[in-house]
Amino acid sequence: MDRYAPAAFGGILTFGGINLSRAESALLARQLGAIQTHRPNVRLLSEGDMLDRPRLIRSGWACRVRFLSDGRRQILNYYLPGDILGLSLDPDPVALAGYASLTRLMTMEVGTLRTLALDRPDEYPELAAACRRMKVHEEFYLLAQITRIGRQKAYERVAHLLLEFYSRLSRTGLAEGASFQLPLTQEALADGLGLSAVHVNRTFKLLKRKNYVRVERGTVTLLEREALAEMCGFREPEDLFQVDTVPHKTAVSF
Amino acid sequence: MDRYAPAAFGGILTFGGINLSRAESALLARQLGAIQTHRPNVRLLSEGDMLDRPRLIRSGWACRVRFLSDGRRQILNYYLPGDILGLSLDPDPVALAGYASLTRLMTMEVGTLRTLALDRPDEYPELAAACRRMKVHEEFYLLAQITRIGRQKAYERVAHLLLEFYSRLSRTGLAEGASFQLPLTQEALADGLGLSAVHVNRTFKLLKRKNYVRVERGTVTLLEREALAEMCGFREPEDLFQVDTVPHKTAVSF
DNA sequence: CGAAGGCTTGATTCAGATCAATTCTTGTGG
DNA sequence: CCACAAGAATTGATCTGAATCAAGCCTTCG
Repeated sequence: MDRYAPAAFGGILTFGGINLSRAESALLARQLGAIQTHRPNVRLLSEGDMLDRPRLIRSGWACRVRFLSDGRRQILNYYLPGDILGLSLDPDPVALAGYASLTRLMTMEVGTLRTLALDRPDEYPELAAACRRMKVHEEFYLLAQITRIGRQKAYERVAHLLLEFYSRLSRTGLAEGASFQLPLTQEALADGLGLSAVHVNRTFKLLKRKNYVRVERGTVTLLEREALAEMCGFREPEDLFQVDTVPHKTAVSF
Repeated sequence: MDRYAPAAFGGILTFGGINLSRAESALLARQLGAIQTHRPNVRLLSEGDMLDRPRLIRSGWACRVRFLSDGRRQILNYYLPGDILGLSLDPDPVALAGYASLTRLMTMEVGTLRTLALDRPDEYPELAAACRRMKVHEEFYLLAQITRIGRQKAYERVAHLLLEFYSRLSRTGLAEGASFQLPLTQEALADGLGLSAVHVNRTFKLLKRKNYVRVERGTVTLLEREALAEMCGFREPEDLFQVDTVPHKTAVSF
């Protein structure tokens, strides 16, 4: 059941929610690699591995993760359908953390695309730009992750992460209205949020009671998206690139 | 009093602890830009700003930071002497968070170096490699930051961050034996560690009592570096690149 | 149908936050 | 060189958000 979108719509290639033109998609279509499936909760790459074979996620969710010696687990970031596992524009790239599947996963090898983006960016400008943009987004989400777990309350963290998921899935066409499929266990959320699974559960209960969200069978509905975003200070990465329209948000003191 | 090292030793350029050859340093030496000083706790760049003018830190410490609407502050990463503020290899780079000084700061404009690294990497291979390496280190430290604040105890967090500072300063020649100058307030540490300033203070007291560290006048001495690293799971980024020597550390379960 | 994994809930504990003084430093101006 | 003011560091007392422990209850799915 690959309910989570294909990353190519009618011949248009999409990476991390960024569409290539039909023309460039056509050029690249025959460069796509083999498809693999992976079961949930398996290690895909280990710290220190070479990242020369990035894989595009066609369905399912994955993450980067680090373990402490006593078994504590920290999820560093999540990868959703359309994201690329192990994308690096470095000529000699190394995994800075482990990569693991969180659900059943279907991936496609895109090592060739990586090579093209690196060696002939001029021939594939959109591909190269999409790769760079994906890296920027990845860093943006890392920074969001730090702010969430460093300075936000449990209910803010959960709200913020749900908004991030919604935003990212929307870009890939995987949200329906205000709803999306969330295939993660509460434990997988907890390990990303720096909380215990029990407390994630209670926090969901709180958000439901306050009518911020509805959750039924793995489907999350954000009922008050504006209010939710306001409450937890959520911002889209796109906001950063439209500096001309919005006047500069004069930030808090010093 | 710029007690914190110059980033150039006898004509050798050093970026983030990575030395260029004498030859390439000589080629680049005349491309260095103007020097500026900045007072402590001022905003250097805001979210969304163009990053076309990176600045090398010659002395002092800085950080990237994000504020919540009620004034809570999260420090995302720290920049030490020899680091570059706003380094990006993207053609059209944007600040993903604010940049601020934490101490008095002396910086040097290195926009020209950025341009050379981008446009003529073949002529300046070491410069280009150093820039890439710095970006990798930066991401490595972001991941460490996430693990610290997401899943470690206060005393582990503090120990881990001190080890990181020691490691980074050592590479630039700014550590003396087991000691280094730590010019940050406990509040600046707290905002990076996701703790309150009071608790940082108490945690220092604990680490002192256990004879892990000594602190006097802004000088930190790591008394039991091995034990400390073991206790908090600290690892050097270099470990990742020497996969051949060390057999693969089979990590915790799945 | 049964087993296993995930979810939910209650009871209890605890790490770290918050509040409130007091000292200690450090930089400044006279 | 000294006095002081402002900012840091330190300490105590108290509170609280989230962890932990421990059942029970749902869903899946073979």
